[in-house]
Amino acid sequence: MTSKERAPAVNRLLEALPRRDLRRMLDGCETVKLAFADILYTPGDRISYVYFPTSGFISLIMPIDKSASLEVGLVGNEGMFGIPLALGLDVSPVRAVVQGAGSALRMDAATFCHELGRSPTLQRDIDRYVFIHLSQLAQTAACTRFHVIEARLARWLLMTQDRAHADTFRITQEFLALMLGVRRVGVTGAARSLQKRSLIHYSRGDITVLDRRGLKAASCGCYTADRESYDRILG
Amino acid sequence: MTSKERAPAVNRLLEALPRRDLRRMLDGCETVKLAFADILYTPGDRISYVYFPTSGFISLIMPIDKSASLEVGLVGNEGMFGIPLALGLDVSPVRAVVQGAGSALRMDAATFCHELGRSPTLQRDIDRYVFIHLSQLAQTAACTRFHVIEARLARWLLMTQDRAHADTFRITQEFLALMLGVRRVGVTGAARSLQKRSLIHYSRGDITVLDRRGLKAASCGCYTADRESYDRILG
DNA sequence: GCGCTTGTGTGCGGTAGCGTCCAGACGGCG
DNA sequence: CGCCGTCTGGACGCTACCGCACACAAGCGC
Repeated sequence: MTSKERAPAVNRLLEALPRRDLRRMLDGCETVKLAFADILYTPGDRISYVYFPTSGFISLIMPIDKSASLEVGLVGNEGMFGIPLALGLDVSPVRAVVQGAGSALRMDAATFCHELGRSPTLQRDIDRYVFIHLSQLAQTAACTRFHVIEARLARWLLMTQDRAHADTFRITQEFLALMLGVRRVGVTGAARSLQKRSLIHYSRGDITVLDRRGLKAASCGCYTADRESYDRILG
Repeated sequence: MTSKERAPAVNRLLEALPRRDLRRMLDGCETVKLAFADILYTPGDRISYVYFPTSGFISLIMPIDKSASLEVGLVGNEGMFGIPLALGLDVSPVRAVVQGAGSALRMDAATFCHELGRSPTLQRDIDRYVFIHLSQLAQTAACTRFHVIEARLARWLLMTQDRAHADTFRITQEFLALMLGVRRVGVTGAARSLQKRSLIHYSRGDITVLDRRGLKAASCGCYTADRESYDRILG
C-alpha cells in the first residue's frame, strides 16, 4: 500500500448497474478478505460463490502436466470470478488463486443466478465480460507462444498494476515464473533487464513500477490490445 | 472422402433442440458451401451470419504480430461460429478460415438473436458451448506453451479427424505450421516421426490417420481432456 | 550475534525450435 | 515427353529457454 494508491470504491462491473439492481446485488453480497495465495478453487471444483474483487485480485491458472501451469486470466475490480455460473454451469475449469491481498464482495451461487435472471443489465454486462475474457484468452495464448519472457513480464506487470491500484505490489520471482510458465531464473534475467533500464525496481518480493510508459514500450502490444478491447466494450 | 466416412446428418448443437425449436432454426437457416481457405471473418469484422457447420469445419485463428498467428479453436458440426453474438456483441475477435471444405447452415445475425430469445434450450446449449470453448482455449494456451510439436500435431490431427468425419483429409504442412504457430520444417519433422511409427500416412497434402489409438498415445493429454469435457457437458 | 528461511544471481551443458537456403520429388499440364 | 508449380526433406548456424546445482544476500527470531 503506497501513497500512490488510487482507492477503488467498489467493483466496476457492479458500479455500472442501475441503482436498484446495484442495491440488490450489494445486499446479496458479503465482504470477504482475500489473503495472499489463498486457493479459492481448483479445476473441477463446484463453484459455490462468485467473487467481485474490490481491492484484491485473483489469478486464473491452468495446471496442465505435473508441475507445469500457466496463468490464463487475471481478475481485479474490473471483473469477477464465476463466469461458468453465468453460462449455466457450476464447475471451475481453472485454479483460482489470490494474487493480491485485499477484499472482495462474495455472493452465493444460487443468489447470483437468481439476480442474473432479474437484472437484464447485469446479464448484459457479464456477457460482455465473458466476451472480453474470451478475447484476452486468445490473445494470451498467442502471446505466450511468440513473445519473449521480458515482454511478457512487462505485460504482466502492467496488468497487475492496474488491478493492484498501486505502483508497488508484492510478488516473488518464483511466483512470477509460475504465472508465465517459465523458469524462475528466466524471470530473474528479464526483471534485471527491466530494472537496469529503470522501468521497475524490485527487491525481495516488492516490485515497483517506475516508468509505466517505458514498460508499455518494453511489453508486447498485447497489453494495449487487452486494454483497448476492455475499454471499447465495457468502458 | 474415403469409404470410411461417417456421414453426419446435421449439426449436433441444433440436433439437440426440441422439435419445434429445431424446425424454426432450420427454417431460418440457409445451406452454404464452405470452400477450403475461405476467410469468413477477420478480427474486428462485424458478424452478420452465424455458421453451424454440417460437414465442413472452420479454424479460429488469432493473428498477433506480422506473420505470426495461432489457431485458438476449431469448429465442426459439434459447434458453431458466432459466439460473440450469443454474448450480445457482433464483432469477431478472431480470423475464421475454412479448414475443411463442406457445408454449413448459416443464419443471419438478427434472426439468430431473435431465436436465442425464443428458445431457452438453444440459449442453454450455446452457453454450455461457450463454456467448453473457454475451457479448451485455456487448455490450448497451456498446451501450446509446454508441449512439443509432435504431440501438438498429433492432437491437432485427432481433433481434425473428428470434425472431418473421415480418416483422410487434405492439409499441407505449410498450413499446419500456421495453425500450430511453428515453422513448416518443424511440422515436416514431427509428421515424419509419426509416419515412421505408422500412425499416419501423408503425401502432398493428403493426410490419413492410420492408428487412432497410437496417435492418442503420441499426443499430449490435451486431446482427451478436451473430448471429455465436451462429452460431459454437451454429450 | 548466529542461524535459518526466503529471495535473488550465476554458471553450465543441453535442446527445441528458429530463419534461411537449397535440393529433391511428385503430379498436372502443355 | 518435358516443364513447372507445389509439396516435402535436409543442412546450416543461431537463440531463447531449459534443468540443475550452487552461491550469495537480506531479513527475522532468538
